[in-house]
Amino acid sequence: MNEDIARIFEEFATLLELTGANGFRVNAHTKVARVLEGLTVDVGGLAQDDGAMKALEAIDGIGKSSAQKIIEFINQGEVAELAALRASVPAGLRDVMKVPGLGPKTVRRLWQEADIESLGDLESAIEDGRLEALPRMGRKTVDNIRASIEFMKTAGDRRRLGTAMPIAEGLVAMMQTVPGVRKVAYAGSVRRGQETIGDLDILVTTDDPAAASEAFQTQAGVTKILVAGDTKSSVRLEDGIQVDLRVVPGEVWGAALLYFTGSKDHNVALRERAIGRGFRLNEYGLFPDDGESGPPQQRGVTAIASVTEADIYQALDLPWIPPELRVDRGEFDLEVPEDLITVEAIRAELHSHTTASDGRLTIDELAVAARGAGRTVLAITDHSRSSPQANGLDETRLRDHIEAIHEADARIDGIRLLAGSEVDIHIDGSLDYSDDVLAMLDVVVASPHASLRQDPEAATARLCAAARHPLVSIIGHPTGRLIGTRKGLEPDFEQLIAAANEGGTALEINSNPYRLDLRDIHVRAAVDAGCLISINTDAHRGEHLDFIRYGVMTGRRGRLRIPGCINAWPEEQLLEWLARNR
DNA sequence: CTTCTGCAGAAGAGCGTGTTACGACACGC
Repeated sequence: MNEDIARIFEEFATLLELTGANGFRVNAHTKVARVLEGLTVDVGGLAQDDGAMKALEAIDGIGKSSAQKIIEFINQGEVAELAALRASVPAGLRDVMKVPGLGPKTVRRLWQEADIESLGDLESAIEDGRLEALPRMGRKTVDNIRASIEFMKTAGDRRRLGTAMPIAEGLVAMMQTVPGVRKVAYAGSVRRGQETIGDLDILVTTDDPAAASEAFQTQAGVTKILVAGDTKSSVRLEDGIQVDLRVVPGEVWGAALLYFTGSKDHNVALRERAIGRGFRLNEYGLFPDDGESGPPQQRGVTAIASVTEADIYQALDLPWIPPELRVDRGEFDLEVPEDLITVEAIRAELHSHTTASDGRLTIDELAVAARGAGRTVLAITDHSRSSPQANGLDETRLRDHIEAIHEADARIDGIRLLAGSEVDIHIDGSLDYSDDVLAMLDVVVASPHASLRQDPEAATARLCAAARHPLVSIIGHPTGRLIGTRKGLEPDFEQLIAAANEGGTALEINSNPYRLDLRDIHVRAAVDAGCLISINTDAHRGEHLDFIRYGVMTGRRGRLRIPGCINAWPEEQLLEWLARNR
């Protein structure tokens, strides 16, 4: 429900932009959309109460007008004002807005002055020269628009973290080889560990800015140079991803890294905080506010802090905030946990597959791979019988498999092997093996695989039943979503978390970059409620073990601390916990 | 549109780049 309403507010914002509404009004709608996305309670539930208006208005960013719209949507299934806006703006303009380089002002002008109401209209206006005839529309602008439309048709939208991160690392490694370059880092949403990435930001300090820009623009894989300035270059790579390079002076490294890491909301909040303390913050540093206008660094004003991120945070009376926490969800008011989860802290992998079901490696091969990846405990959890597409094990095969795992455990040194199963949670919440069989296992990961379009109430009941089951250790990929392709279950997380706490069950962060399930905001809700979390890779191949970093970043975004993550526990503690109801 | 200060009205982040017209504006981060 929250996501649906968030979409409504995003649409509001777009349409308002196109009708030339006040920019702050537009922003306010966008903000409501973001706030709703970050909420763990379902506003559909809130709006049932008598105090619905109050409850909604109590949420930061939601005022009277937005609260009314939300309630109207929940009760009527639509918002009258939105319907009116839709009617007044041609639907096709929303596609035109998506063309890179075309913003609300231009699109509105195209619409009003050249009757362009769709992408098709725009293309024909380009063809017959009508576009170029407009004021402030030169040949270059028209060429750029044509190219952007072409690009839109071929390139996808956002990339998964697991795609973007290796590209970012490759770019950093490449830039490090350029003569004169001193420091290189990726910033932006990759550094924050966001589940999808729009484009990449690379920062360098160098003795030879020209060489850095040149190397960046001419590197292998560049299909188009979008911007070529002294301090900023922007290119498109083969797969369509856009990469920005910023060349910054070494003495402002921290300010630049802070700025380009974002999030945008975090930056805005930081700048507001700076203003409140008589400073001005920009990507060149934190400056005293001298009351003059114009960039302070250009007027010879000396920065109070700029060299490191920590310096700037400190001058604003804040601890250094890890990038994953820079989401403008109260991070200024919360202590930064010193024991936030890290990849190094992860000792156990508790969800993995072998050739017994749909994995690529044998028990021995996987054990060696996990040991090589630094794990000291490995639970082998092949699929249960209801997943025939994944070659799920029936009870007979499972018994043999358990024996094989225990036998391998006795034989292989340096890693403890546990016999487990990834048991299907049936549509009604029952499990795919009988309790007798489950009791034979060291670890039970219970996961939903089928019927992932269940209505939320049924999904909640289904997952809660599994979470309360005394023999279930972990709920695996709780929603079953696939980023960008499958929405998955939408349970009431408050109830699910409560059920997990009741059953002493951990909720999984599945580290596979297609899943990242639980997602960050739900991890945050679980952590806040004291629920245990398990970060696993769901490895089907050896290299999948490296996915752990994406799960860890998701955990950090949810403020997960080491003691709350069972994979980070000492072996004794983990084994005792796993065996507690057996 | 929302929040904040003070209850009605103001403020809301700040910059580089590109285009088009040679200062101004739009865009995107």
